[in-house]
Amino acid sequence: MKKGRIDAAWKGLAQCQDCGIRDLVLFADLAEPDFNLIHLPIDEIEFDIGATIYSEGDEAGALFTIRTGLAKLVQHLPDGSQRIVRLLRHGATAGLEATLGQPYQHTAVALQPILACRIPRQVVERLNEETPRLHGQLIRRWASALRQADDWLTELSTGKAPQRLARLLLQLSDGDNTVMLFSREDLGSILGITTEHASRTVAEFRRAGHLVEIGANLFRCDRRQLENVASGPA
Amino acid sequence: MKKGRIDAAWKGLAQCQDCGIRDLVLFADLAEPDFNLIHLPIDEIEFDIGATIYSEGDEAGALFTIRTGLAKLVQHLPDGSQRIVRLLRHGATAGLEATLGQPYQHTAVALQPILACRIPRQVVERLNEETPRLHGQLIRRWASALRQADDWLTELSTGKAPQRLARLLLQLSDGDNTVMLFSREDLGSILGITTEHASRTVAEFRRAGHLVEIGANLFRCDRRQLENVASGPA
DNA sequence: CGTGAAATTGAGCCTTGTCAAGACGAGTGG
DNA sequence: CCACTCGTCTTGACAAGGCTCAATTTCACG
Repeated sequence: MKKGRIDAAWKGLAQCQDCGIRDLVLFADLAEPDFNLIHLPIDEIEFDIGATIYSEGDEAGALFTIRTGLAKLVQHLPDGSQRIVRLLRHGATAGLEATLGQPYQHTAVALQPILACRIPRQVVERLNEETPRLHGQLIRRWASALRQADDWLTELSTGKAPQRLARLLLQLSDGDNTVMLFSREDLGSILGITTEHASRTVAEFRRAGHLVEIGANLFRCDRRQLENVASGPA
Repeated sequence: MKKGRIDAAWKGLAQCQDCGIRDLVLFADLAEPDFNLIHLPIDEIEFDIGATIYSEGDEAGALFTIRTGLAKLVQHLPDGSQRIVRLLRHGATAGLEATLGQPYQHTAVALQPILACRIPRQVVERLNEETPRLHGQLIRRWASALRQADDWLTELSTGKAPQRLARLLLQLSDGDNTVMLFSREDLGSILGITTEHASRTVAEFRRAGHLVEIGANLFRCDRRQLENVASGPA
């Protein structure tokens, strides 16, 4: 974590009606008049890599829509150990707990530079009372988070390290076959293995040709081979 | 799984207004007139140990409220491996996916004899359209499932086997210090370890006095010691 | 009693964690 | 522009943990 570095910057007020990714986000189903119910500013905020969006245990005053970039949700145990329980991308919502009046359950940190919209809790509450069009999206977001959590457990916390890594890479390279990898520490925290072991497993994949480095932590991956590793017991 | 055994039995129609655990369940917030919106029968069904409540991939025609007993939600991977992703108890709702029109994402199986209410999907849809009083409970259930999923990952899939087992026992013995343990296979599938290793770890706990068997798979546990194991690196 | 499923236990091997040393790279200050 | 520094990544050697396979034992049930 870099010292005095400013790592979050206000970028302006969001114009939700004109949102470029409107059909992806929480407000997808709102009708024009609904936007008049928004009586608090929705800020656009930029987060540098490593910047904290919110912290576990803090009072949840807002939820965030991730417009660009990648965030991790980290959960801590009393004994200090920690796990990354979810990754949030383009269109995802962070801090849904806010709508329940509960404190944040995770710490959200930017893994890639993030542009996010900060939606005050009261805005969601108001919309939720006045228009049914938000309900569907909220439910859908809870459901998709839950599905991701369950898959995370069965895919990334089950089997041997190479299998888990292969499955993660397949998830991340969805569509394009290129993956921007994170720090080995984060990799370990996702897969439930140590930093060193994560490093070794990546190295192993490179030697085997499953991964080819084409930039700083940027890899091209061979889906075919990864699928073999992911399912095969080897 | 026992062969021709009948393992699910219809027990009658539920009288939701008079439900003995009404304040725990999905319909907790409904008002009297809301019950008139229920135009399909809500069955009470009993499931024997090992009986399947619903199966992964099936069309989700109903959701279930667990009145008594304990159920496991199992998720399978293409390669055949499986994990138990959640346990459902007294008051919990199984098959929330039904409300989204999605197929079941897990297989639900009774770990202890279960009495459940089967709520047809249409009933929830109808109530959801007509009364806002169901929304809150639905959201709360999604949220609590998600929280359980996240905790499951950080507590039961992180650290060494003894730590995981200790944490699980602490969860299960909540309140009372007595735990009805499941098969070693299920135990392994919860903790992400093999059947044999689960067996060994339980045996180890017994030798150490953390657990004392007081019946068939029924144990009294020493919370103090378990908490030590759960946090300590040993 | 027999029988079969589940639990337990042992032995050896493979996987992963641990500790420590070295390599690499980006950013800093001279 | 170079040397220095700090953090991260990598690698090695060894120990510990967990898996596999196989042999018993236990127990519930017919």
